[in-house]
Amino acid sequence: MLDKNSDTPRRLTALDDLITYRLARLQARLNAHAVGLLRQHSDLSLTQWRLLTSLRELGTSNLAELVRELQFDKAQLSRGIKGMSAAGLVEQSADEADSRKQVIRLTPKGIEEHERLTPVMRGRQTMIMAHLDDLDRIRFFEAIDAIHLALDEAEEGSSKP
Amino acid sequence: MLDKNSDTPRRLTALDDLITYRLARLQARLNAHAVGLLRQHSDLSLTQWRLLTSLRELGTSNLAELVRELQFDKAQLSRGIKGMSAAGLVEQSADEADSRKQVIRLTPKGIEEHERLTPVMRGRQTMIMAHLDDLDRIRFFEAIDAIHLALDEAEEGSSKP
DNA sequence: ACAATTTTGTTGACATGTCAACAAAATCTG
DNA sequence: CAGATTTTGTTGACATGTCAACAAAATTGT
Repeated sequence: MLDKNSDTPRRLTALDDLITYRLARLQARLNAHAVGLLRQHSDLSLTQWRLLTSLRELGTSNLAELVRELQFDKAQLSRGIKGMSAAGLVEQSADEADSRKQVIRLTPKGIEEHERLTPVMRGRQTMIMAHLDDLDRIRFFEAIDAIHLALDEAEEGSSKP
Repeated sequence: MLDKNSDTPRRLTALDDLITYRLARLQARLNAHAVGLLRQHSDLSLTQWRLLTSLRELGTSNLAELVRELQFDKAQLSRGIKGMSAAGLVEQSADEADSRKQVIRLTPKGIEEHERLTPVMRGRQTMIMAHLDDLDRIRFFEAIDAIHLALDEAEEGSSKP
């Protein structure tokens, strides 16, 4: 989303949209950084990396559960899994009990891939977070939660009275 | 990017990608909220709203300057301006001194649009930020800056040694 | 038991974000 | 001043995110 160079971001005083704007820029950079790392070490998209991680934790899952878990769009996850399936990282099989569902699980190759990438991604996370001390980190996440709350209220106010 | 419903986001313990992931979710919601508000009150995209705001501040500008100002992709801004031009919100004219440049300025209609939307958008911003007290807010922005710094260092480390 | 509703997953369409190629003009450099 | 480089802006291609329609299966309510 953003342009890398630029010595001076300059003013931007009246952006009546500041948090969203600031977060958009930060998020775009974090994203680009993660995607770059992933591309450098694998063929996974960021979404696929997250699916890999979630599947590693869950052991076995299905799309709907992954949607709930990651809170991503189901179309996006469906396509993400499709790609991983084609790459042999996951296998999809029918659920005996409920034939709408599919059982998704990592293949050994998928597990290996996850183990290979984990140190890289964890290192990145650590590197970034090292710039905040423990208290800052906690407060940062609290602030994120607070903004989520604000949005919850805003949506409640407009949609369901 | 995300799905609205969902009572329980649940675990997500091992996401070796936590900040990026958390910010992605927050950002998607903030974005959707802003876009919704804008759609409800105008025909502007979020990018166009930001262009409108920047142009209001700058008075007169050109694409390259807007790119520097907002740090957005120039393709995106080029298309954003094109749309606003078609809608009669800005006018583009040739720069006398440098004929690569174009002079971009708001039309009276553009100014009016900005004034009409400002209270709405500012209200939204205020509403969200009301959930953080002054100190939290300051620390939140500081944390954002700190993470930007971390990324600066990371990029420096990899690209230009 | 069966009609209405909900859940699951796929798909197509479209909006947005990103990257690279490009043309035209300006600027830099020997 | 001529050739190389940089700046400005547009465009096409492609990745990603979002929304809505849909079919098939399960669940609910009477």
